[in-house]
Amino acid sequence: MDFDPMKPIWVQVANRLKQQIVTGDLPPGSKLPGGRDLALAYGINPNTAARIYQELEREGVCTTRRGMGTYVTEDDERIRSLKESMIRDALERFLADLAGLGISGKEALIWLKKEEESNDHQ
Amino acid sequence: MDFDPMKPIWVQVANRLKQQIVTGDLPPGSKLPGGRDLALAYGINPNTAARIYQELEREGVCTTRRGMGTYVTEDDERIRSLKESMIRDALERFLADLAGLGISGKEALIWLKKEEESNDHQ
DNA sequence: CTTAGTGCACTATATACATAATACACTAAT
DNA sequence: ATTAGTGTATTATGTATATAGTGCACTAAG
Repeated sequence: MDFDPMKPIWVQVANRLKQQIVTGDLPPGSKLPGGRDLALAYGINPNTAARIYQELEREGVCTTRRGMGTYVTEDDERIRSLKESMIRDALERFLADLAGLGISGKEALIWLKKEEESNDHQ
Repeated sequence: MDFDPMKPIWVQVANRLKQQIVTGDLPPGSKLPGGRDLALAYGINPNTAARIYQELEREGVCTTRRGMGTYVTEDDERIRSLKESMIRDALERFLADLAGLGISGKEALIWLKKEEESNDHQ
């Protein structure tokens, strides 16, 4: 994973894990890698990895049991609402970016369709 | 302007100025505020303001003349291509966010409509 | 020449981030 | 009891960011 120097690593990895959770790639109740293993997997420091799990627990996405590890929550409703809010965030950020560039939502759809068409033609 | 604690202030203000340039709010050749004034306008430190203008000059968006100030480039083509790349960046970031959540642009529109409907029912 | 506005350079401080290294405590399995 | 795997805590170092304050040099205008 290549990191954006403009955002803390722990934020970026936490977002990646949340993505894997809401897509079902990391199912409810499944065990996450140990802190040291997560650090190895992402090429980061174990301290940073620990911070990531602390953040996921703070958000109610994971539960941590000392000596056992960190697990994805089994609360399906929580995961569903997390996915919804992540989609909403992406959408709002996109529209805010375009608004700052003086582009309306309607114009944004034109750009979006143009982009999808060019992808279809690949 | 409220700043995102996850990104450097100088990046955020530089982006805001670039937005104003590509929308014509800051026309080609126009004079930008002095470093100290920019700092006052955004509630930031003059050193940070200076760094912002250094970045804009590095990107070829502005030119700085010692003792006179910083001015928007008069190269219309440069401004046009900047706008295009900013739109493309916003679009690609949006689609990358959605891809990470396992959904296509088309599905995102469904979510958006669902969102709008639930807002209508409030 | 003097002045105001400006860019630029420098030192200093505080905070967050990320790293490194070490140690301790808990749990499950042997 | 021992072991491996785990979370947790601590101290330390280096870098980037942002702040604060000061001073100097250049430019245009009076």
